Formats: sequence, structure tokens, C-alpha cells
Amino acid sequence: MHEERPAERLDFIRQIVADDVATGKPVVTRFPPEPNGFLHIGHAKAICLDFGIAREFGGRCHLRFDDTNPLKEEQRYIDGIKEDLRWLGFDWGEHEYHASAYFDQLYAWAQTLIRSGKAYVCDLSAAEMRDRRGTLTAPGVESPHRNRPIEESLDLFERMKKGEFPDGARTLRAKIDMASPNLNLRDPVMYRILHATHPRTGDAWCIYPTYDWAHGQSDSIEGITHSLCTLEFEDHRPLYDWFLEQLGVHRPRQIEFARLNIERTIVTKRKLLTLVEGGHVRGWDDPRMPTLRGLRRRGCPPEAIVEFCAGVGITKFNSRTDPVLLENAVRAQLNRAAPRVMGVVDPLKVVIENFPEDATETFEAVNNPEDPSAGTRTVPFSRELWIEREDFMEDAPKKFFRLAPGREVRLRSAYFVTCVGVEKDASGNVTELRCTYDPATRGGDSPDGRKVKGTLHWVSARHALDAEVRLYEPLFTKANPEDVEAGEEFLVNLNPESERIVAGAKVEPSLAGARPGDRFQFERIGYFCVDPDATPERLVFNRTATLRETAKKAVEAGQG
RNA sequence: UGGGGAUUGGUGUAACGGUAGCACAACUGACUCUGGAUCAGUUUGUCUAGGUUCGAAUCCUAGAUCCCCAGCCA
Repeated sequence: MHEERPAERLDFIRQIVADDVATGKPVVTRFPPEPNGFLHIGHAKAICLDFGIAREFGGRCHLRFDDTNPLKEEQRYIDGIKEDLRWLGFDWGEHEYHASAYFDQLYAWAQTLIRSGKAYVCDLSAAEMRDRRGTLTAPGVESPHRNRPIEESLDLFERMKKGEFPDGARTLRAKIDMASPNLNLRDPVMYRILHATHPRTGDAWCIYPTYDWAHGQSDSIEGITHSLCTLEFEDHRPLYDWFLEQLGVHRPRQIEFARLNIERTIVTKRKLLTLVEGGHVRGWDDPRMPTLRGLRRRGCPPEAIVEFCAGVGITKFNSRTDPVLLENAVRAQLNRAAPRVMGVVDPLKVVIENFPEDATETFEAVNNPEDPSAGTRTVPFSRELWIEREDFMEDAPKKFFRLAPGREVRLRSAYFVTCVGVEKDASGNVTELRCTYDPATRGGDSPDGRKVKGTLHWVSARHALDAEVRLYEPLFTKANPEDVEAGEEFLVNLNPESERIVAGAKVEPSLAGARPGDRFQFERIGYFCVDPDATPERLVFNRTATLRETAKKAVEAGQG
């Protein structure tokens, strides 16, 4: 065996699996998405667990589409889920399955249960059934059809399948216990009538199994050993086990863990769909969305997501993770891999008075100080430059290590420059800086050993490329977006400033060939990713993450 | 007020009756042609009350708080 070694500290699920493996049991897990939306970072946690355990313990992990509700499921979601899974770095090999492929078996097993008196066809409407279900504290009332003859149920069930009844007219129910304190055991529905076209089975069926009836049986058919799911299914486990026991088939073990929650974001497919359909975001792949395609468009490397999931761990504690954990994983990854470039988000013109009008010089700039093999690139320098507006302050405190009248700074990879003048418009806004450069400092060092405290990024005005930059903040203003007053919905907590578009950014000419998906570090600013909206004429960058911002604090401290 | 789960620094997690540890955040300092990175260091915690024990985050009792369940969704 050449399985990857599990971490020395095993979470409670890996502990269980390890114990089972020690007794010689195989490991087969599954990731069972319903194709009714795209995957989000909460799924990533489950994916890393399901696929991770299989890999670590020398087992396998199945990808199974839980496609039992044709009303909500679509082929594009099936395709999208596979695409996202591959992007994340997981491979299910030959093991792609669909619950819908088990419909025949499920139907036959349902007949088995009817024959053994464990299931019956019920004619109650949804409303009637609800009325008889009882409450959390009061037992339910048995259906009048509960004890109808087995032959009658068998016949009715077959006619349900043949399409003789309209939607909702009848259901097949398990006969368990209407007085059970666990509501899931109060004769749960196994089949409902749905005259709907299924993405895979087309119109072959008009009755569809419910989750409870389909899931455990699908697990069993595939020989799943450990069926991992989230906490809300804990109450379903007795039912999961009950069906399998009645059938006398292979019994996987269901184990539940806490789902992922992140502050100021939502990870509920239904609510994400609301954001998309309500036009609150650009779509499922909006860079603010916690979907895998959103994160991808934002510029988040898949490795960072995997690392984040590993850091979050697996427990049964209902936590709400600080998004900086994700951000940090992103920075760690990008710091290692992203090439550095210079881009100015809020440009302020600088004229180098003692630099010749028409001259252009070039410098070799390091592409990635963290990775010498990344090489260098050429950046042009000329008399007129752009620098970041916030890198200049007229009345600067001592700790402001940037440009101010009379102060000298280094332009990254280029020259030392000194501010000798400030131009302003009628209302007193700074419109241009006049500077001089020291030719002896070419390359960024002074032969006389003179030191400067600050280094600024810059772009040659004549060579600059125009770009649009999109700056992102969390989508919600509250740590828990679901925290609303009675009668309100989570949309009231949307952050109106979650996206800020800056149209007039200037970036260095080496970015001319950048393609959507390319990731860069704009030195001193942050990590950016080329958006699919970019055209050859106009680049568009999404800010993936800022650099750690101790600078701002230092300045504030200096001012205070 | 039925049933099922949970509770360890700011956040996420370890410790399986024997020194409460790790990561991130925060803060100090060093270094630096990114106020980034890196390096060194510091601060902060067992939900409460009893009990068992030489010794309790861990075992027992009682309580508090939070989450999930009354879809023919998953």
C-alpha cells in the first residue's frame, strides 16, 4: 500500500475510519451533490473530507449525483459540478454514479417493503398529511390508509408508476411509528408523484424517491463503508438504518459533521440562488460569491481552498469561521506563486524635471523575490510617471515613509526621486508632483550608501496600459447574515459596497498579454486576477486579496 | 415545554485521568529595493455550580447557552 499518511492528529471521523481499517475493512466514501446549483466552499469542506479520507486510507471515493428531484435539477449543474471538482484537484476516476440509475432497484425494494407490510400507499394530500403529523411534542395520527391490504398498495403503487394519478395524489410511505419523538420516523414518504422530465431518465418515471429512501440505498448499492454528511441529517440516521435493516442489505455507517459557516457570507445553495436570480451579483461566478466558480473568478487558487479546509478541521461544533483564515491561505499560496507587477489604482502624475523629455530607459525588475526561477522582466521609465495618490502627503508625519515635499524615496527597481514641487487645481487638490531624480541611483541603490525608507510602485505614463480594477469586500455586513429582525430576510444585510469599480487604473505594459484567470501581485497593493470581462483593449482585474495592511496602521499611528 | 447534537484564547482546532498545545489574528523586535514576505519573541482559553480523585478540559450530578427536526427539498 502506498496511501498518503494521515495527519498524526486525526479528527473524530478519521479516527473511526482508522479503527475500521485496523480491523481489515475497506474504505469507500462518496461525495453526493444534488445538481440543483453550483458547488460552494461548504461543499469543498465535504469534498476534502470524502476524497481525502479515501486517498489517505487507500480506499476510493465515488462521485454520486443525488438526482431525485427533477423539479430543481439541471444538466448544466451536473457539468458545472464536475468542472469545479476537477479544478479543486479531485479525481473520481471511473466512479461517477447517479441515484437515478438505481430507480429500478429502488422501485423493486419498495415493493419488497410493501409485501412485508413495511410500506403502504397513502391517499392523503400534503396538507392532510401535515395535519396528521403531530407536533414536536404531540404524537401524530395514523393515516386511514395505513392498514390497507398489501395487494391494494401493490396495485396502487404500480398504477402510480404508470402515471394514472396526478401530482401529489398519492404517496408511498414507510410504516414505522406515528408516535415517534423523531418526526422522521412518523411514516415518512418514500415516493411522490411528479410528472416532470428528469435530466437523465427523461420521462421514464413519474414517481420519484425521496432523499431518505434513495440515499442510504444508493450508498448500500455502491458498497459505501462510511457515509459522511452534515449535522442536520443526524435525525435521519435512525431512518437510514431502518430501511437498510428491513432490506437486509449492506449497511454503510453514516457519520455527521458540522457544516462550514464563514462570517459575512452565506453557504446555502438556496440563498445563493436568490442572490443570482435577484440580480444582486453578476451570477454564480461573481467574484464575491463563495461558490467555487466565484472563488476561481476572484483569483483564489484551488490549493488555498484545500489548505483552508484542512485548517478548519472536522468536528461536530457549529462554528463560524473568520474569513481571514481563507484569505491567509490565499495569500500564502499567491505569495509563493504570483508574479509581481506594478499597477497604480488611483494615479497621481509625477514629472521628473531633470529627466529628458523624449527619453525612455528600461530596468530589469524581479518577477518574484520568493522564486528566483521566475526570472525578470523589463519595465520602461520616462519623464512622466503615475504613482499611487495615497503615496503622497503634503503634511506628512515622520512615520510616513513615502513622498512628501522635500523627501526622497525609491521608485521600485528604478531611481531615487525627491519631491520638489506640488501643483494644485483651483480647489486645492493635488494634480501633479514635480520631482528630480538622482542618475547615480540607477537600479535602485545609491553608490554613496544613502538610504531611503520608502519604496513606491510606479508606471511610466507614456507606456501605461489602462485598466479597470474591481475591489471586493464581503457580501454581507453582519458576521451572521441570517441575523435579521422578524419579518426581514437576509438580503437586508447585503453590503452595498461589496464591489467598488475603479475605471482609471494604470498598469505596466508587460501586462499587455494577460489572459483571464492570470494571477498577479500588484506590488504593495494586493493580489489581482484578470477577469473574463477583460478585452485586448481594456484589461479588467479583480482584487483577490490585499497584502497585509500594517502600512495603514503605521501611518495612522504616525499621525496620531 | 418532545427528540437529536454541541460548548477549550479574538477565530478555527488538539490534548482520550498526569506540563492546556498548534494555526490564524493581535502585539514587540530584527531584517528587507513591496510598510509584503521572512525570522525571533509576547499576550489571550477549558460555559456554570457541585462532586469523585494524589491529580479533572477529560469521569459523575445538576444547570446554562447554542444548533437541528413538524417538505410529497436534500
